[in-house]
Order: sequence, then structure tokens, then C-alpha cells
Amino acid sequence: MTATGGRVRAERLPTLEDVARVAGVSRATVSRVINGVRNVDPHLHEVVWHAVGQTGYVPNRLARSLVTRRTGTVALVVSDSERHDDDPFMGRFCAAPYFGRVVGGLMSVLRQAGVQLALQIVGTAEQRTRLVGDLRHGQADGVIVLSLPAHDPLPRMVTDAGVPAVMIGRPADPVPINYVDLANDTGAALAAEHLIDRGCQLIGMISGPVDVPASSDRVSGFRRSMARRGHGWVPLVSGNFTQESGYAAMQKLLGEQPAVDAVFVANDLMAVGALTALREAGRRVPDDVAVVGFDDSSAALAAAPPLTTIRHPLEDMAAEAARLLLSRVEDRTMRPSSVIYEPTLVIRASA
Amino acid sequence: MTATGGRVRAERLPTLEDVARVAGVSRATVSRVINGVRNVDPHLHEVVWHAVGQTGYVPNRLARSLVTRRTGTVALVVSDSERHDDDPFMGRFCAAPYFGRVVGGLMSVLRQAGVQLALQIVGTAEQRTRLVGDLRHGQADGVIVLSLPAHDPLPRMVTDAGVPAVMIGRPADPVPINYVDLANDTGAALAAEHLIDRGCQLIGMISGPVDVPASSDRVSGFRRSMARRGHGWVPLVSGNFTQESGYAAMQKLLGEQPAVDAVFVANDLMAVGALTALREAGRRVPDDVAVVGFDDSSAALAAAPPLTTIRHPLEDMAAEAARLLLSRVEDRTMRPSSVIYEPTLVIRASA
DNA sequence: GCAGCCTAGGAGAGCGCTCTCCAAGCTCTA
DNA sequence: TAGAGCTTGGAGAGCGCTCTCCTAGGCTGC
Repeated sequence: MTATGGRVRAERLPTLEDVARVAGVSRATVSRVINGVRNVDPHLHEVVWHAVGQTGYVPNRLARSLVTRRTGTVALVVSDSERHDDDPFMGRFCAAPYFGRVVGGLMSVLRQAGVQLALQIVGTAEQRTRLVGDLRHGQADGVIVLSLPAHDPLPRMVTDAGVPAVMIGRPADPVPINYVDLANDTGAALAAEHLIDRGCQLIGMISGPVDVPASSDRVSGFRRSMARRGHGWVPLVSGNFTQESGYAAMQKLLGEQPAVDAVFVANDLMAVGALTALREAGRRVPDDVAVVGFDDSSAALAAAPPLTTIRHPLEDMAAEAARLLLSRVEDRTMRPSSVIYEPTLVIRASA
Repeated sequence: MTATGGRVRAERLPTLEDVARVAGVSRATVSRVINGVRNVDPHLHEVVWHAVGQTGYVPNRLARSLVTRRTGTVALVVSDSERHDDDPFMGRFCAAPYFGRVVGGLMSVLRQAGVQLALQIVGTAEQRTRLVGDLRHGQADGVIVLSLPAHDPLPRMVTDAGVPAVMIGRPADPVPINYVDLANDTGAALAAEHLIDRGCQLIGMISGPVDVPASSDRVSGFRRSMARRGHGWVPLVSGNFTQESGYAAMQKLLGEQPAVDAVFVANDLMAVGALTALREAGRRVPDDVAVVGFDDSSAALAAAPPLTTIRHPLEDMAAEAARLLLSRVEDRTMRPSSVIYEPTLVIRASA
């Protein structure tokens, strides 16, 4: 009978058993040596390590995880609304600075802890359910949640499942979950103060989607601060955090309020779009119209003129989220906590 | 004796055994139903699914993987030179458009296949060895390699280990590995043609690090094309693909060749930096100095003026890499193959 | 010199699943 | 009606590891 089976059977890798045989000890002893647990006779210790080298043994993480219930993996879940799988939005989201900065910040901590990051995108309710099921089984030791939709059931599902979790950005609905967030309202207030101090008279705002917390906080913080300084009314146009939407929003704002001499834009990407619209409209920045962005992403520095913006220390926040998660994985009894970062104003040329 | 042990034992989740008991069948039958394998009596089929619902059973992927040797995970390995773990470079790399575009492209395919992406960064030789060991054990079904150093041992290690792998960008040394690459030389030639056709006289180039293939191909492609059109000598300054290095390189070029009236910059990020340097030097773009970038990343559109650039369809390439990998995972006997994408010229305002 | 204690190493039972046998029951033809 | 040939479900052996017993042996103390 010939082997007509499809998949090629990989050659058998050395197992604990093999090492034990070579070393002339039991499987348990090899395991103890490898994991450095309990006192093993120094001589045997050496014999075992020698056998490991001789056989080329590498522990099988899967098998180990099955029994220890620890995987050395943290999941980064990007939770999105009901979107089709072939929606190009996600590709753009990943390419946006936001995502990269978060990943970079997370990895800076996880890497040193020898933990890998498993990226997952969930859109449908079914995907969410399956994800939580997998998490309960310890597919990952913990999860970092990047929640995009305003009223996302995922944070609640994850906490109910008892899976260690940390959100980046606070949940829209009150959920007892760990999170790391930015004082978005304070940041917006900083922008308002700066523009008013600059002597701007008619100050508009371009906001993000109204239903996400980070976005609405920026609007309310801005409005409150403006009101306190005598600007009871703020012309507002909303975009969706993309460059194109910022371009369109600026055009609209210019159409509705031709006398506008300053604008606070809720993120740098939209601010870059706004800059383009202003240039096309023949307005000079900052002389005719002052522009303040938000995030201090790479786009701020690349823009012409470089953007005055609100610094959002996303890398630090993500790193903190990773540390928080790791501590929760270590001690599951810890109560949920949150860390709020304070934004700062970075003054460049645009305002 | 009280339970003083540290970790809280998670409550026991229902297993196949439990479902089998509830359904009154054997474990094997439940497994068959769940995996839709073979014909099972329609009545039993229903009974089993009912029991699954009743118990809230979710298969344990870890246990399944241990026996099937399939994990439903693909690793994205960013291989870097000997760098310290706390080197901030990686954070910046992740935040750069390149990384995000690759991840976005990969996910667009993997997501639909229900495969998750595990991100790993390896710097030291020891990390590389451990990674390959884990991969041999089937920690991931396959691996996408993003190789940064010029002479990286990883591609060879991975192929030697018999792990399905696809590189994005060809390896510097000849290794029988699957890869997806861009015809970088053709792209550079496109830039040269365009600048010459525009009537530019003294055309310089800002290159990336000399030892990475993508970078050296752009240099050689540019030089060759220039020579063919009578420009035997090209002033060249090299950077490292960051915005700041582009800024510095442009200043240097301007200092060495004040009469330069065009520059081809090996990526958009550096081109943005070059734009800043030109602005500060009082040169108008494109009137005084024409600038052509490379990549067509988001930075190209955000720049002022928007960059004329060479389109690098990174998302498509990453998606193709994912498809290629998935097919190699399915059929491990397939011979290594490569796909080369053709770049195109995108004309905007800078040249 | 022997009970009692401590320590090091082995045996073996799982972790939760898949998958190969194998037996039982069925249909169908000679 | 018996035998071949098929379908269907169960038993049980792993996958590679950890970890809890348990035993054997060396040590101390009276």
C-alpha cells in the first residue's frame, strides 16, 4: 500500500521522552530540569542538559499550554461593528498611525516579557462569541481590546467571561473593565485656550464620529472651555477621522462660516485634509486660519506647515495597557483599575 | 487545609466528554458531528447539537491543535538585527506606514480564512533559534517573514526547518523561499524617466540604507536608467527611510549640489523630510526642485505639495503573500515560487 | 540501632481532543 | 438464507507535556 495521503507527515521531533531515554532518567526529571523547578542533583542536571543538546529538543509550547493553561500570548482584538469581511475599512485602519502606534507600544512591553501578540479582528456577533469562547479556554492569557463601535458588547462579554482584559480608550457603557485612556476633554480645552489666547475670533471645530467616547469628549471639552471664555457657540462639522473627511469638513465649514479664523480638528489626519482644503481656498495657515490638530501622530510633523497639536501619548498608553494586563494575568483577583493620561499642547507652526 | 495557592483555578469548562454524556453518545460521535465528518445519523446529529447548546460547549483549540498539528495561526515575524530589546526603533517601525499596510493586507485575507496573525519580533540569535523551534512544533501553521537586516539568517533557518514561509521582499542571499516583491528597479527607472522627460538637468537621489535589497535595487535601477539617458553620474546621499534622515539628506545634497533641480527619494517618508528641507532653503517644489517619492503611502497624499511617487501596492502584495502562504500550508510539497509586482508612476504636484 | 524526617527521582494520571481500528447492524445479491 | 459489502457508532490509544503522589534512601536524634 502506497502512501497516497495528502499531507506530508512531518518527521517526528524529539520529545521529553526521547531526552529522558538518552539521559537515562524519567520524563519528570527532564521536565523539572527544563523548568528549573525543585532541586535536582547537579550531576543529573548536567546530564539532562547534555541530552537536550544531543537530541535537539525544543519544548512543545502547545502541549505545555494545554496543561499549564498559560500560552504566553496576548490577544489584540480590534472590535468593529457589523461590517463585511471584505470591507476595505480595516485595511485602512491598520495603515493609520493609530493602529501602528498601539502595536508598537504594546510590543515594547510584551517583547521583553517574551509574550507574543495575536491579532484578531471581530466584526460579527458570531465572531465575538467564538472569540470569547476561545479566550475562556485560555487561547490567550489576556486580551487588549481596541473597541471601535460606540456601544460594543465585547467589553462586557470579556469581563463576564472572566478573561483578564484591558481596554485602550474607555468603554462607552459603564463596564467594570481595566482601561487606559486619555483626558480627551482636557486636551480639547488646551486647544481652545491656545486659540483664544492667540486672539482668534471665530473658532470652529471639526469633530470625529459623534458616538465614540473619545470623539464626544473632545467636543464637549472644547465647547465647555470655549463657553467659559465667552464663546457660547462653536460652529461644528463632523468627519470620520480620515484625511478625506477632514478635507470635506473644512470645505463645508468654510462654506458655512467664511469668516472662520481658527479651527480645532479632532485628529491630525483630518487636520492634514483641512490644511489642503484651506490651501485650495487660498487661506494661509496660520495667518488667515489657525489650525490645531489632535494626536501628535507622524502626520503632524509631516504636514506643511507642521501642526500645532495635542499630544496623545499612545505608545506610552499602550505600553501601560500591556503592563496592566500582564499584572492582571499574574493575579486575577486584582480589582479593575484605570489610568488616565494627561495630554499636552505641542506648538508648531499651524497655530 | 485552606487553598492558599496563588492562581485562581478557573471553573471547569464543558468538554467533549460532558456533551457526550448529555447527548448519550460517545466522545467520538460528538467530535464527528462538530467537525462535520462522515455521515452521522440525522437524528443523533440533532441530539448532539442540542447537547452542545445545552452545555455551552466550545471546542478547546489548544487541545485540538495538539493532535491535528494545525493551529489556525500564521506568524508575522519581523526579523531585526542584533538590537537591544528596549531599542525604540521597533516602536517607530510599527508606527510607520509600511508595517500597517502589510498588516492590513495580510489581515484582509487571513480574516476571511479564519486565521489569526501572531506578531513576533526577533532580534537576537537566540530568539531566532527559539522561534524556529516553536515553528517546527507547529506553533503556527506558517510564517510571513519581514526581514530587515541585509544578511538575515532567518529565511534560511525557516526553510531548512521545513516551515511554510513567505517573505515580503526578496531575501538578500539566495534562499529557496517563497516571496512577494516589487520590481524596485523598474520603479526607480519610472522616476528617472519622468524627471528627465520633465526637462530636469541635475537630478540627485536620496537612497535608503545601502545594504537592503529593496534599497539597492532602487539605486541601481535609477542609475541604470539615468545612464541610458545620458546622465552618467548621479549625486547620491543616503538616509535610513525616516523623515528626519530625508530632511538631513536633502540639506546635504543641497550643500553639495546647489544647482540640483530634481531629486528622487527612495521612500515617501524621506521625501516629506526633503520637502521640509527644500522649503526651509527657499526652493519651490516643483518649480525649483522636482521631487519624486516612492511607495505612495499616506504620507504622499498628506504632503504639501502632494507627492508624485512610485506606487508600491503593499497591501495587495501582503494579501498575495497570505494567499501564497495558505496554499503552501495546504500543500507542503509545492515548490517555492515568487511573485513580482510592477510599480506604477503616480503623478501629483511635486514633479 | 532504630524511629522519624527530609529530599530526590519515578510512576502514572491526566489536560481535551482526534482518529484509527473494530464490531454491530443493515442492505443487497446469489 | 447466507455471505459480501457497506454504513454507523464505540472503544481506546495517543498528541507532548506537567504535576501530584509515592517510594527509596540518606540524615539526624535519642
